[in-house]
Amino acid sequence: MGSGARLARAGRAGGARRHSRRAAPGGGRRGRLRRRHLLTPRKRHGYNPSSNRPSRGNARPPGETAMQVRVRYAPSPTGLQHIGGVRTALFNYLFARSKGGKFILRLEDTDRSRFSQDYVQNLYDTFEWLGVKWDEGPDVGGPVAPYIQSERFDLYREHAERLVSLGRAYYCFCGEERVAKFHSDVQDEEGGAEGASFGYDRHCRNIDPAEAKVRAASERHVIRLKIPLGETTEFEDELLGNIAWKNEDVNPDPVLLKSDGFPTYHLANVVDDHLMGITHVMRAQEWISSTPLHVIMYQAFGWEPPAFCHLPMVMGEDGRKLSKRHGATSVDEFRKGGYLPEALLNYVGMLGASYEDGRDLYPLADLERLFSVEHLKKAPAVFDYKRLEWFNGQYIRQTPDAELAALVMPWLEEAGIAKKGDAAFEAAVLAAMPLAKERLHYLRDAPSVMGFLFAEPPVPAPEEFFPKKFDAAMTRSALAEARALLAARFPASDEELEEAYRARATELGLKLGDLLMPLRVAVTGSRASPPLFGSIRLLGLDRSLARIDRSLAALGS
RNA sequence: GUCUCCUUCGUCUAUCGGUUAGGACAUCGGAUUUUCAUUCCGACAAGAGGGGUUCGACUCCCCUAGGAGAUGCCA
Repeated sequence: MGSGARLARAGRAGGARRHSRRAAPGGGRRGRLRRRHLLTPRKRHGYNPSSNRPSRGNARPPGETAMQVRVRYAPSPTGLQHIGGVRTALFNYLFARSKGGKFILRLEDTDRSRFSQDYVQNLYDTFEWLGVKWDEGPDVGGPVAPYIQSERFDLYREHAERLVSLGRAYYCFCGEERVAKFHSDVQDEEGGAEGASFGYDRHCRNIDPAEAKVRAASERHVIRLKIPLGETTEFEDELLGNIAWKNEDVNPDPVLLKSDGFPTYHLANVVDDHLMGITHVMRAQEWISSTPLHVIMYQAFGWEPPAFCHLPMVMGEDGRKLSKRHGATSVDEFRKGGYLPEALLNYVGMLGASYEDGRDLYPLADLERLFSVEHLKKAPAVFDYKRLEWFNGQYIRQTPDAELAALVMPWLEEAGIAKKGDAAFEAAVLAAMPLAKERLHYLRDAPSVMGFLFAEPPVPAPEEFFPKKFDAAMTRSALAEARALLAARFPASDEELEEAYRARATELGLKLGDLLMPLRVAVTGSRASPPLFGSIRLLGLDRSLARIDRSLAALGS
């Protein structure tokens, strides 16, 4: 198969190693060494892809090398983009970038009952926000367009029929009601599933093909894949090694073409991956059990399957597949929660993967360079919100003040603090950035951290002003002292002011904090605030004094 | 139930048969400090269990246990 050095192997480290390719089964997390052996060519079916590739689906635009990696993210617009999807997309993207290949977006909108255009929009918005771009896709086009499955409708029936005429698939006339009863037992997990049957019973498999064809012309039907019985299907997973399934254990004769004429994921996925010249299929491990089924389809079509790489899943804290009940999982929620896309990308990029020992912060560009299947883990990873929060803080602190000020503006506007397009206000926010920056864990913290600089905070309850062991009267006189000192010394440096207060405190037999806490609460409206003198400087002496007087009054006489 | 995959600190991870098993987050303690935060320092904390192979096993093999996923005319 000389020319069989094909797409699927593109970007691998070459065929230099040709010893045992077989991954050792079972245990050991030391997959690295083993995986190296996977770089050897795999068994092929002596099939030359280019001869079989339809003209519309030539994945190799002229001028590009035959070995180019082509991977895709193929979401179904039936929900908001979530962490799991982003992870899959990101890893595909990184793989493509690291190999100088193409990253493709394909919309798998074959589930008409759950489809919504809003979700398509959400998909675009999400990845635009994240800054992850595809080389080919519905919006940017490409050599194997269209990239929306509903626009490739005819292709799927064509291919399903082809499988029928090949004797590898068949018409099925069983109603959904009949089939449903085979699944009912799966629901009661624990219970008496003794001898329960699962999946379809292959009822229509042996209808005479000629008769079936006639019936199909008038009767509502689906097309099912005829799983060859008595065989074993195996494939080499780039990450997991050799995986073998007895055909009896694969989903019995799954539906390929639904009764509404749309393909199921299985059909559309295989047909499009082939036609679009996809070389590597990287997807979450939840897909692994349908991979043998896909391999059987490739074989039935006489096509060379792509390389498969099943990524470790992302779990919630309870160790189960990440879902809504674990908290925020849609990217929208993270966006609205004040996360930076860079932080999310960095964090998600490290779930189930590692790059350089001892490093945590990786800008996207570095990930693009460093990504490698060899550094992927096999075990699932738990999504840790606390760790993400840390990443977010890191990226916030790395963001230049001007940029951060702009990012924070929508939150200030929403809190009613900022007026849109007010240049003076924007300048003030920028000026406050050095003080606020290291106090922001999320962008949404901006109003609570710096709001007092712009809007008059309510006067706190008297106790809020009290230094330790102080009562109202003591606090009031301390605040009066602080006010007098401020009025007298104000346009001084922070150091000078602090020295002045320290000296005065000593004179009064107080601690520095006893003088400054009431002042802080009066000026900022809170016991926790950015540095006091800096805040006063931003606020201006007059406004500060006014707040102090207000507080003095509230503390009584 | 069946099949498949997985198994290092609470969490994310490093370890390519020989290490005091390293780092990060979290937690706790300390330092800096006008509060909070940041930052810095320190502490706590791991090879699921049992058998092999080997001079030597977290690393290789087997078994057990545990976890997860799949078992749809959803993807």
